[in-house]
Amino acid sequence: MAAGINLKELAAELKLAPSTVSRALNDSYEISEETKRKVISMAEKLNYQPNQFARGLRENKSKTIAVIIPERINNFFAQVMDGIEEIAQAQGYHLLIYNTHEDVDREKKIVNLLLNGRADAVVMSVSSQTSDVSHLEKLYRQGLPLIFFDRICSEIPTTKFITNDYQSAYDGTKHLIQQGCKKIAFLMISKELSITKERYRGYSAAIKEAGLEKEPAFSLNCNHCDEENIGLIRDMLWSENRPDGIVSAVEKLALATYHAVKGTKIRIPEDLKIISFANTTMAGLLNPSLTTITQPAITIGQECAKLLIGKLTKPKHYELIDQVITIPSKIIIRSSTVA
Amino acid sequence: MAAGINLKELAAELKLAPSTVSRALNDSYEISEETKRKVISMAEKLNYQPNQFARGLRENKSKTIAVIIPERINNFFAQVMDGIEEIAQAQGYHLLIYNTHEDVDREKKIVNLLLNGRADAVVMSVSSQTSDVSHLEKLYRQGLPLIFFDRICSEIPTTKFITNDYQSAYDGTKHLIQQGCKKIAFLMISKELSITKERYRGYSAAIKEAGLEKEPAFSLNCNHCDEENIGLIRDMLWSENRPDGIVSAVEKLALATYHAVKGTKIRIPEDLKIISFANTTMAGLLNPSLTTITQPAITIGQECAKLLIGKLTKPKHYELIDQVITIPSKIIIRSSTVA
DNA sequence: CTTATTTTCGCAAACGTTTCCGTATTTTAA
DNA sequence: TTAAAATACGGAAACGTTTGCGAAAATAAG
Repeated sequence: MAAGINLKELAAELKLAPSTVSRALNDSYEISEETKRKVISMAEKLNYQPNQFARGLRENKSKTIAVIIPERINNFFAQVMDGIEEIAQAQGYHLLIYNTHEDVDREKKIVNLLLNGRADAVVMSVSSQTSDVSHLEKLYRQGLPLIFFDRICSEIPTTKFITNDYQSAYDGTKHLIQQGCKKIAFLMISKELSITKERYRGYSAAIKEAGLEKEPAFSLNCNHCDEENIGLIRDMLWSENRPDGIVSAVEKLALATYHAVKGTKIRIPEDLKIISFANTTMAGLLNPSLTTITQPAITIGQECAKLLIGKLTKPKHYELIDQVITIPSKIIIRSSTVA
Repeated sequence: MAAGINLKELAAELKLAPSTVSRALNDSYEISEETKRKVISMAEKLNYQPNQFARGLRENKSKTIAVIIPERINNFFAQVMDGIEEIAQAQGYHLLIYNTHEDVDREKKIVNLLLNGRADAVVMSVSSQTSDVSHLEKLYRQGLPLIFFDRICSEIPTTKFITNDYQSAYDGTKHLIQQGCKKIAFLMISKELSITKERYRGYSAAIKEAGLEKEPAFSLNCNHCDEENIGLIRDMLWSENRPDGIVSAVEKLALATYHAVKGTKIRIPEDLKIISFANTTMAGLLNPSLTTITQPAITIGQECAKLLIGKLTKPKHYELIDQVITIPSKIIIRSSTVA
């Protein structure tokens, strides 16, 4: 362990007191310019790196933000993380990242781990299983700045960032209707999720406005096993009264649909049109290319980080008030919805 | 700040000394079972969370592993991280994750940030720009356990995990040859990368063995701008002497190829067969489905974490010796290579 | 019953910073 | 010329934990 030099040793080398060296390095006004120069150059020469534990213990700050996501193999969340990291890195913050794998028990454990000062703030998107939010309330009550994005938790009075789920789903559904769809199904994971509810509302509104029937079997609640989902979708597509359009609330269900129709006589878009919330760059390369509702993932991440770091560094100027900030998605029309 | 209770307060509540409480919580043999029970139940009741700064300062351990990757929007790296996290979480380790965005300057800054004890170990895949490795040597000399995966740095005498790049590229190229390809191109990012070199060696060996010509223009060195890459590939495909097969060293270049041929009269696989190193789950849904060399990403991540945590917890039993451990890839043949 | 041993616990130091406070020196003001 | 103020630095405490050492109480041995 070639452990680096510490402040005391550095001070001894300079024949100065540790307090003086500390102040010099922190650019205190009570240290002369000359001394500062000497200290800084010696620190560089000896490659002095301040111990973050000691500093953290003293200051009670970790310069670290925890990010909790339900899934990593997912372009949306990956882009959000890139957005967060961009801002965080520029401000000298580090990122602890946790994947709950859509498992609320894991989510609880992770949240508990964050109660000891390891992170200065938390930004998260809840798992699809999360209905009891007591662990999140505990985190909030601890006083840790906490914000949600995408899959938000309305019970916690803090700032949340989402996209215009209702409007996008409404517009997307309307697009299918304009393309001639009469029987439109809605694919979702967990009904409990905020995004599911909002997107379903948008879908329902468009259906109702067009005077179309709303078949109960067309609201398909899927899970997290791809194989099962493909089976569920296949069952629906082979039923007596099969849909001619699909609005998918998440990317993976659109892909499951592609798998489901593969090798069958059902053709997209002729027999079945499909639009999906999705952030994959491969949408244009699918067969046929997939019409998507693309979320502003990077922007969401950036905004989360800006607000959080603002709150951490200038608590007077930033407040995590109980509000939902909406950043609109873009609908990109491709071949899966136009014949 | 409803900061939690600390050890001293907990001890006062129990009318015990802090040292006793500490030992009780750490299951020391010198504390009676009865006292341990009391302490533990009171700690739970008051939701005591040990301060990690104090502990880290005392023990000089952070229980944190830093992961440095060159790209986040990439299924391979996402899967590796999932693998690392699975093992790490089970052992109580946290993950600091950094994305270099293929930028060696960013890589250097990040590596420098890790010199102060923020992480107990580092696992990384170098950026495609990394040729000067002095920053990595400094990290290594600090005594921080360091291992590489996929894009390794051979200059550092530590353990590295890779897939069988040479053999997979050889087999993949041979597969194209068996399918009748005579003029096979190789698509790569940065020539400096370990994986590029190995995969190119495998490709070359197969070409040579089959007695095929090795056109210089068929070794296409791309960069990180998708648009440019599509242009480069398009130029190659429209040239006089165009290839009838492509081996792509990375997923993104295979996708760029799909984009390049889109809307042209070149058909895959009739006019052009393509195989690529790739870990996307969408390979089967592309048009046509893409033959892939799929890397054991999750396993690689798990093995990295197992070794690293082993080294951290039982230094006597684990050694980070200078070796390269190879975990084989799987070739999955799909429509892009069979007519 | 005395002595030796074990069990159980408390005291205090240490980890490396930052910062409150005090002090010696220099500069400014009267 | 003297008092006041500004400047530049040192000493020491504090952050919350773990652990070496010592000591009291309980038990075992003689």
